[in-house]
Amino acid sequence: MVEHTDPNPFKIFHIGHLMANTIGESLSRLVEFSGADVVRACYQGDVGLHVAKTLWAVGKNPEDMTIEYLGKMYVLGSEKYEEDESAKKEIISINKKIFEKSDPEINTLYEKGRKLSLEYFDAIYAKLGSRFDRFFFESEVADAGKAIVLKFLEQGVFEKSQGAIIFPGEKHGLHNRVFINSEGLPTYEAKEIGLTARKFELYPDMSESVIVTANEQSDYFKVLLKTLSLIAPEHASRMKHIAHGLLRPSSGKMSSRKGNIVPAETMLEEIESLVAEKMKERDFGAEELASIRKDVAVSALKYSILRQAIGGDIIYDPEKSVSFEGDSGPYLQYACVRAGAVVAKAGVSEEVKTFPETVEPLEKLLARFPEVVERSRLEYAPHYIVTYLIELAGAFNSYYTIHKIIDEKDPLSPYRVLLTETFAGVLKNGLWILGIEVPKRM
RNA sequence: GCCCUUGUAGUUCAAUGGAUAGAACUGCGGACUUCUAAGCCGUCAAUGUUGGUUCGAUUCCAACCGAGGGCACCA
Repeated sequence: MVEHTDPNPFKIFHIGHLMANTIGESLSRLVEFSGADVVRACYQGDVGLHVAKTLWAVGKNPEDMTIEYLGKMYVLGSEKYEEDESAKKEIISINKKIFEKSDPEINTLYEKGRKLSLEYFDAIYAKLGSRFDRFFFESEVADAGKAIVLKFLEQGVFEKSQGAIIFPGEKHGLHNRVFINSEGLPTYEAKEIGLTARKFELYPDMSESVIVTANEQSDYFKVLLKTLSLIAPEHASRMKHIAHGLLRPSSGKMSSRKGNIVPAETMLEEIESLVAEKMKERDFGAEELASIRKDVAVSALKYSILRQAIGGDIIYDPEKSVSFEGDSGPYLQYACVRAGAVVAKAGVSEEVKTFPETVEPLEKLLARFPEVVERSRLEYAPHYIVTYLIELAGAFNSYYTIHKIIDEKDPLSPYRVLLTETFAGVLKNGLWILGIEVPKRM
């Protein structure tokens, strides 16, 4: 099971979420490709202080609810929470009411915003080609998490401190963490405990639970895993945390002090328009054009994320990612489309009777695909596949330039067509693992 | 202060302790009457510093310097 955490209803799906989603989807496909069962899970923060902040601001500035509006209200609520004591108190009170579902007016606002957010996420997932088998919500695991913490408080795993219930990480060389705050509400930590219990209850045979989050949570997960190793070692030993860095737009226009606040849609639209600019010479119908534009834009973005080892920040340059020159998603798509066009033109494949005497780099590389996938899977490192595919596509492009594939006078032609077909198939499989679609033409 | 991550061509990234450190962009130089040139070929250019382990270190260890993140009621 691979779980992408992060997306929070009531917040904009920003480029930080895009990271977790792209990486999580690729890891899922990697495992799936090798024949294992995968449950894609998405853990959404539908309760918690960020929701209270948003609803507080919504209450102060009532307006027709849209995603943009909710995003703005979240920012406003967060600011007021920091700088205005009375607002902070109100927000904390709203937070409690959301948990308890005790205020009908807040319940109505809450349900409306939650529905809107989830629909908005669905639309983005569809565009990105991600799907989920199971959604977990903080609201469904909070109570269970709190109960478990209270149970193990009695057994001495947790401690009371300054009105809160904490895990004394400092005793284990880590740092202390609050699991139940002084309001009696479970924090992210306790909810994660509840989530873990829920996951293994639903999928008891799960051999591994992989959690993808931003690396700012690395230490937090160390504490969490330590905690779990004390209260549920049989679960803790099957959990793996994978931390990614930030996606930082490098161009002036998209840069932002807090890089991860840029909405993913804004970024995708920007990339699509760059793609459109590149494609204005091409002659496609409006519908096909829109589809290609989307595939190429998503590919440019996903490639940029997956090309490097997971963990480090990604300096994202939209211009470069759609440059279509080497080391880009579109470069791979283009190679695949060209190979596909040649195979289509060749028509029904002829029996191969003549084989070349020398082995070309393209053939050697093709044979390595399974071992590259295997290594990627074992290390949860999609970038090995990216590196391999770039090399492979480069080898094909060279081959394509040197040899005429379809040539009735050449007895090697059937072999070359077959080789081209094999290449296109391998490349397409590799791109599938990365979550990149290949258009029919481009 | 403590902890974690990180430092490779001008730039953005690779490199399961092993052969000449591999790409791409940029620069410079080519080929093109041919299946999609969004392509191809050539070329310049790099392991932060100082030690250590090893037959052998970009990789492991230590220190230093630089960058990013975390360290109590956010997620």
